[in-house]
Amino acid sequence: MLPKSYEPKPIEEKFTSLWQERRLFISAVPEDKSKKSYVVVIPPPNITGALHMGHALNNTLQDAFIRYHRMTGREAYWVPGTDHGGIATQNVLEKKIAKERHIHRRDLGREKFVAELWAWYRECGGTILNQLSKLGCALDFSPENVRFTMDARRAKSVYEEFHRLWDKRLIYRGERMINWCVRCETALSDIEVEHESASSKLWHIHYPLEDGSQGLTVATTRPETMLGDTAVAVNPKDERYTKLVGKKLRLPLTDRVIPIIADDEVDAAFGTGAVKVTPAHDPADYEIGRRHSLPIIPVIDFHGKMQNVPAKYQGMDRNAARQAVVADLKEAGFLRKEEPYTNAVSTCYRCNQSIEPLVSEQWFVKMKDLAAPAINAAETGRVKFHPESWKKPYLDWLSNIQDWCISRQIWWGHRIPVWYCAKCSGDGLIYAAAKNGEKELVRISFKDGAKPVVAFDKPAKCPLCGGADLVQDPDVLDTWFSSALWPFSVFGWPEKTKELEYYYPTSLLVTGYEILHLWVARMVMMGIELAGDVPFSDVCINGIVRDKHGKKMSKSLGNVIDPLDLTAKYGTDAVRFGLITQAVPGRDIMFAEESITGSRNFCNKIYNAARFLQMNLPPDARELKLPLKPENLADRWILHRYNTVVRLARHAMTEHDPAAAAQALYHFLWDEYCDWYVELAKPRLQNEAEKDAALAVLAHVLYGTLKALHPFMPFITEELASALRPHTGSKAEFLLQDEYPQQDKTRCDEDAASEMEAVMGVTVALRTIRSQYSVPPALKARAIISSRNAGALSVLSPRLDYVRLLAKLEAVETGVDIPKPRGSATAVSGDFTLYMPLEGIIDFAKERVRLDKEFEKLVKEEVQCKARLADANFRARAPKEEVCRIEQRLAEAAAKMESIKASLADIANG
RNA sequence: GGGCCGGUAGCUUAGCGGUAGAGCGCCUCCCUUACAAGGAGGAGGUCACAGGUUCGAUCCCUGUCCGGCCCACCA
Repeated sequence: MLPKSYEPKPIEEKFTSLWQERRLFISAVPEDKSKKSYVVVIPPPNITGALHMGHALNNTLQDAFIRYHRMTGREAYWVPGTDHGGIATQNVLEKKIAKERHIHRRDLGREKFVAELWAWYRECGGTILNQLSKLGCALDFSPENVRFTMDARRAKSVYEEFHRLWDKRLIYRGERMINWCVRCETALSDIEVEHESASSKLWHIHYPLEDGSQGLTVATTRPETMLGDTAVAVNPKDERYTKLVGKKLRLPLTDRVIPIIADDEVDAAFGTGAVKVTPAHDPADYEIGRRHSLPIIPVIDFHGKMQNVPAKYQGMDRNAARQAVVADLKEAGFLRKEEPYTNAVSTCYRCNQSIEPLVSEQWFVKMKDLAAPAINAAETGRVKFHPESWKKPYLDWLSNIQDWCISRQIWWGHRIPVWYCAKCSGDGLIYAAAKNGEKELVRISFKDGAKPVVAFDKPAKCPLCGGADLVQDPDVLDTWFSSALWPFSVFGWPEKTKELEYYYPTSLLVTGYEILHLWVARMVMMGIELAGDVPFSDVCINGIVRDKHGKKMSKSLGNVIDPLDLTAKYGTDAVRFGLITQAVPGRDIMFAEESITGSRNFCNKIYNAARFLQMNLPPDARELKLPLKPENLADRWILHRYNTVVRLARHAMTEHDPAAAAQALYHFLWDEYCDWYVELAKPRLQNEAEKDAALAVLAHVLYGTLKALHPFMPFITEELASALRPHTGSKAEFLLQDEYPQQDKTRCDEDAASEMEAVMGVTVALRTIRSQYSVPPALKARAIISSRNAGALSVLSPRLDYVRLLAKLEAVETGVDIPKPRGSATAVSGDFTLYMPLEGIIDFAKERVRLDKEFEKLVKEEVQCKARLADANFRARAPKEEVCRIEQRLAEAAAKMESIKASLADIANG
């Protein structure tokens, strides 16, 4: 005997290993290319730690699509892999060694630190794959199939990417204003910077003229950068200052003299209308500086310390310098005003520390030419977004794209494949003393003569002088630079592999909107540029899993939920199903643990439906005599409903809406199959003559529903299907090898649907009476069904057994216009008036209230219908069917009112 | 400063042009031999607000108010 409730653990363990053992998820390039591929390349999780709820959602969705398309006969391939994660991962190890060993990465030196990162990768990468496997992901985890963005194969792809873009002059080295994270000690691209509003102050500082007279006042949020000011700018149309333009100011706290210039970008209405210009530390000022050929004086260095400033401030942290500068200005009488102000603070997306805009020489990708075809791809629908509303943010960003800073001054990542000859590059190679005493190449300056040689391996000799002393660029590439090729580097690009040819472009990308620009847009650009086609035809954007209050889950808030804790508690299928049903395309999920209990209960419901069936199936696994022979209305009805919902599920999946598919199947299985069909089948199972026919339908529909649910809840469906399979004629060993159910139009039967509707309506009405008068099932009640519609009665009459069974009645009679029996309760449903004799139980006062209430509703209905029908405009302009429908509603309401009135009169007469 | 997405029952939400659906919670009854993680029934909603289009609007359009997010060099 099976246990009464579903026990997920052993079943999940059984199948996770069995599926891998039997290599169920392996995908191969078929000989016969007419079989269409369906490929999803995993957004490779960063090897920064354990997977979170967002991963659980994202991967469950991908798994659902993959399993679904396998079952529809496609060569479905889900490509697994992990991402080295660049700065994020380096930071994790930095924190780890700081905490455990109180050391900094520089104490270890580059080589050892990177070696530790590789060890970390082996550990963490393995954990992630294990977690994906536990989630039931249909991924082939054999080592040769699992990719890593930094493995040898991908390193070649990344080199090729750099090399080709360099040859096309799409990669260049330049000195520009970049975003510098002082904590991570690296440059970042513009989209790796987050903007938070913070309450700060606006300081008004007076700058006197050169001769000490008058001058003007500037307003700034960054007083410490005044030490690097090289001008003050005003709007040329600003009459307050026209006379001053061209004059010189004495910069307080320094001995420098700076000009007053006019620039259109200055907003006369803001602050004092005069802007201090610090070309070295503000992007806008940098542009003004370029326009006016102003000198650039960097006063903040790469560590956030003051430099090139009066001795007093030299070496001070920039934040301390702010305090000092403000205090000194105040003391010297230059501080005119200090007002509260809310401004945007830029922070690093990886460490949250504030970032400094600095001028620095870096590697860039020229983006305009790459963006154009990617814009076109979305506009022409070669790449489609689901939901479509994400197309606009994608296009907006690409249309205003800036060049992409791809060099990072960190140690973990693809080393920039550029080499320099020590002799030819001379002062362009900048060294520093490393902790271990050796000198370390830290920076490259093209300005000072560095001569690049692009190569994957160290060139044997310098192409210019033949010298053998070549050193590699110390920087690594932005992690997103390698991610951008992921959809084709996974197939071995640039090699023309069989996989690349067959599987590229891929079918679908499932990802979150937070990396729409960082990743999605860049993949499209690189796909078109390098692989010759868009990387995927559809992009499914899933939402963020937030906590139940709508807050983002984060370690600092302490509201993170570990998906594996949940799966251990409720079962993996319950977690998956709960996430999927809530994953309305593009919407965030307010995740509450209670929502998983509903799915857990559903698992139990499925389990018990199968358990019931197993109890009734013959113990020997002989095949039932299929094909189906639907013998009665219930059979016809459930097959009709099954074939309807299956079509709906398929449609929802093609529309990239697994939530709709899952919800429809949930309601079908629970509300129709279990609540009605199983109940109707019970007596037939006691009857040898009818048993097999009923079992055939029960098994067929349940097995089909398990197949339909398999993409969402792989474990329980696999387990239950294996017990049912011998009775279904399926030759598959696993559901993944079976066919996703398809609508069989010959089983659709609208007549059966409407007949069952009548049965259900009458049943519910009678159950309501029972419930109202608390008539227990033990009390065998009778019902009389009356109607003036003889046709309707003749349709219902053969189904009285159903009504008797479902409403738990002793007897049911029908007749045309039967008068209300004495002491009976009344209900109306469709064309029928129902009486239940309840002599001694019935409370006439209560009955009157009940019927009055029902009558009220009908009056409202009648008024509404009459009003609409009386409206000439409605009759003239609404479609005929609509008018007809309202007329029918009115007629039905009127008939019901009449019988209720009769019952009320009967009660009044005692 | 632009833009996007929401505001539907106590909570979380589906629907998106023809009588408002679900899950959880709540109330009543029932341990009926698949399931109490269950069954039956019930209460609970002027679908944010104001206009407009339409025979008809929760659904389409416009505006307003509230959330949330993204983008942007106003110091």
